[in-house]
Amino acid sequence: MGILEVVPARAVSRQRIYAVVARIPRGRVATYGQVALLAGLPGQARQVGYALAALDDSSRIPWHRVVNAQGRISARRDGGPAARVQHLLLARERVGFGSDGRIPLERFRWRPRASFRGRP
DNA sequence: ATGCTGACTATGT
DNA sequence: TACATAGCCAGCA
Repeated sequence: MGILEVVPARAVSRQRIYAVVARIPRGRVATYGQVALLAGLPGQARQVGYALAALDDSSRIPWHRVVNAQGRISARRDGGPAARVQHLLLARERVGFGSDGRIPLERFRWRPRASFRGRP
């Protein structure tokens, strides 16, 4: 047990979440639940949203590539510009939206190689 | 301690 | 298709 043990468990979870999001390639998206699963946190999709909301503007994590299970950009409670920025960034990397405003996940969902499965 | 809230999701009506 | 509800759980008053 070294000095690293003092890091709160929640911080560790967040790092795992960020590590997964960082792997999502351009032009692809992942759902909150998918990220949670890959991060070894099954069923904790909300924690993924919480972790992403905590990112600061200088972060290089591609947070915009995470959308909800319906292929939609989740509305922010505060109604800020984040959602619009997300839409812009995705469109910029050629992620398409259907006429119903949903991203066809069967086409743009990130499918990591089976060899990558977060940490067990 | 206790209760609310939120960038979620699966399920049911 | 559109709500409602039950799980989920960290952060904060």
